[in-house]
Amino acid sequence: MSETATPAPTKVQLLELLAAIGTAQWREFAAAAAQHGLTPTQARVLAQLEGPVPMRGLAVLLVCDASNVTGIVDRLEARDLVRREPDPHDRRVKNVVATDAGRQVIRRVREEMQAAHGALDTLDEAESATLYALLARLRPSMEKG
Amino acid sequence: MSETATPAPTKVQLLELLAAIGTAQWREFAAAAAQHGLTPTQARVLAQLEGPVPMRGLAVLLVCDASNVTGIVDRLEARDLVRREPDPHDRRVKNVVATDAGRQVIRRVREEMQAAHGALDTLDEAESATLYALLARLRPSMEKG
DNA sequence: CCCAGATGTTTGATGTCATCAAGTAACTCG
DNA sequence: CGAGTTACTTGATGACATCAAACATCTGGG
Repeated sequence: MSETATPAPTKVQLLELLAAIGTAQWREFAAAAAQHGLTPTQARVLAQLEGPVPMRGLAVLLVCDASNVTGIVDRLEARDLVRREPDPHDRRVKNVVATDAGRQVIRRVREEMQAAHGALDTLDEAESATLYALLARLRPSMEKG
Repeated sequence: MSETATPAPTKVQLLELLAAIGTAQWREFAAAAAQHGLTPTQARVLAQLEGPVPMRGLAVLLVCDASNVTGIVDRLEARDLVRREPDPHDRRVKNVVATDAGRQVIRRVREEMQAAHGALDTLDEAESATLYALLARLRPSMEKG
């Protein structure tokens, strides 16, 4: 098995490569968001809004304090990208819903992200499957121990 | 080739998996940094300081405005993790150098990062090499188009 | 039923990071 | 030498992030 062109990388090398790709991807995302006048955080919130999500739920998804979400949603709401609706079952909670404009904006951001990643097209089906399988094994362990 | 357990993933699935791993890794890094009273940005700066680096160089590495670096280094310097030294060849530039304390802190942060990634140990050498090779093909294309 | 405790949201104080515009000092080159 | 560039800092402003505290609402045991 040692006739492969690439020798076994060290753990550190793998981690650094993952980190490099991660930050590059994050910057792409930030740039795509910025083109539509969104901060990365705002774009992230919009991306979570398939359906109504309570403020508290957003805090969980973003892994941040609930009081933080108030301001983020305030700014999105001021631009009509998002709406706060009362929850029918619990008068304490306010559900955040993307407006049509909000859905449109986040759709464009996603498109630009994918367009920027032509590199993925250089992987054939087998390679994609292999990469996905290996990465999938890394994912769950990244959770809190 | 269809007898593999994992069917070929879509581009979007791959991107999302990469994003998930990326954010998880970032959170690990932030948590490790926080345990030593560092913000992620501060830890990132320390991690870059193998040798002396001019303020401007840090701005390039962090992909941010130079004026931003002033404050970040100020805070690190206030805690004696970093020192500003005059450059011998250009009196305009100030080189940032990690102090012993700074080197020690960032070393511990790195250790905690790796400790958290036992998942990588479940990959054998061939799998590591394959993963590394595939990821390496993704990296360069993530640059600015 | 009713009150004690838990939960959801907001406000206010504070700190870090990000930008831009402007200013000062020092280098470089014609 | 003088004009233009470069390195760093300062100041203004805005977005995130935390924590503490207030408030309304839900929930469960007595």
